[in-house]
Amino acid sequence: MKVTNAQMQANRAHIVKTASHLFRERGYDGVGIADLMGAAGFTHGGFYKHFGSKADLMVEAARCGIAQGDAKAESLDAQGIVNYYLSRKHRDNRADGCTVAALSGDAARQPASTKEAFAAGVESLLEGLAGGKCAKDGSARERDLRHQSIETIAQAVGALVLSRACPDDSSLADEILEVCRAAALTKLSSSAEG
Amino acid sequence: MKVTNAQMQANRAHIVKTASHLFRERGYDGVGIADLMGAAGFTHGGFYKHFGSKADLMVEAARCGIAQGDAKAESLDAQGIVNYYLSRKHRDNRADGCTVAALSGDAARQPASTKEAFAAGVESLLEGLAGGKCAKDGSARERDLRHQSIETIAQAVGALVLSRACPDDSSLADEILEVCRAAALTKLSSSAEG
DNA sequence: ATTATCTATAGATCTATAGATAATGC
DNA sequence: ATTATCTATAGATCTATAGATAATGC
Repeated sequence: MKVTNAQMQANRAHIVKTASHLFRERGYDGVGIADLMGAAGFTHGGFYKHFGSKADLMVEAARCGIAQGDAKAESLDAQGIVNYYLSRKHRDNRADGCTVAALSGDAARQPASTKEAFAAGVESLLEGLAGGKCAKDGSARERDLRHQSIETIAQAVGALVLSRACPDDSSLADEILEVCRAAALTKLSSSAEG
Repeated sequence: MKVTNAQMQANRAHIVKTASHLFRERGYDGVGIADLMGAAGFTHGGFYKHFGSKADLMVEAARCGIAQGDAKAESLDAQGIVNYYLSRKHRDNRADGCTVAALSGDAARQPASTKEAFAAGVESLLEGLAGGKCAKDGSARERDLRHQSIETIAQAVGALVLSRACPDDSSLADEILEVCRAAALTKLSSSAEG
């Protein structure tokens, strides 16, 4: 049963969006094509009319998840972003949370096309979480701002990843999150002064 | 063909060690029982005489990898640890590198027993990478030291994870590593003063 | 007699493809 | 006529188990 071209595009986008959530939740290897297509409301055979391979879908799912994160970041100020990013709510909701934090472990074992999407995600984080949209080769002040931003996102991503690897509701998991949230907020207000 | 009890224990330890390297390299789902046993020099059927399940092995493999990291850390001073941890050599050698950084993404989706092993790994990093062996509820100075240590390891783990998710040999991958290495070294020397 | 390892296989998955079906769009 | 989706399946994996084999350790 063929559908309209517009419906087909919508179906395709829906599959990508579904994949972006399922991959974040269960990991790349934790989601099968049949699983995914079923969750999106289709049978699995149709998948290969939309995508060349599961790895190809991963690239699009990563871009989709990163775009979702960008949209969320735009609705918050710098302090709000830090407070959300390093919250228990974010930590305990991988499916809707930061794609880079949820899937960078998987990305390390993926082909170059996927890693390129993640590099773009890192640049997005530099803009959003750290407000550090500046070139590597600008003035000394711009370079310093970019360095500060890289340090901030590394710490935030690391804190989220470590907190998720600790037992659910353990004090260590919460401690990592709280300590790094306080540090990021302090850094934010001190950079606003300078 | 039965072997001596001592040989059996050695075989078991060899399987755990092989698993700890293969899991770090390919991820939990990227290593099959047959793969693993073949790499260790056995046929796959024998696996279940040693371990109750693949998930049980994961717990032991994580502990083994963390112990290997502890041993390496003991052979270096604080500066040496930072320089190694945030080096390209470490980034490009997941199989022999930090277990927490290589597998925390997978650990987030594993059962509580595995997460407990990872929490112990985080405490190991606090001791090794940050020298922060101190209780949560000590003096104000001890609390501050622990907080500093948590910030340091979050940044280091985050930098490694992000660098690995970027395209191989990309400038961004190297930049993340270099910036966070410089920051960790600076923090180290300033805390030595204080 | 016990048991670590082996061979062989069950049963369930996985990615990917082939061909049927039915609705669009010429 | 084209084609998005469906049904069905190929071929390769996966975890786990059953029973045979052969060497230990009583």
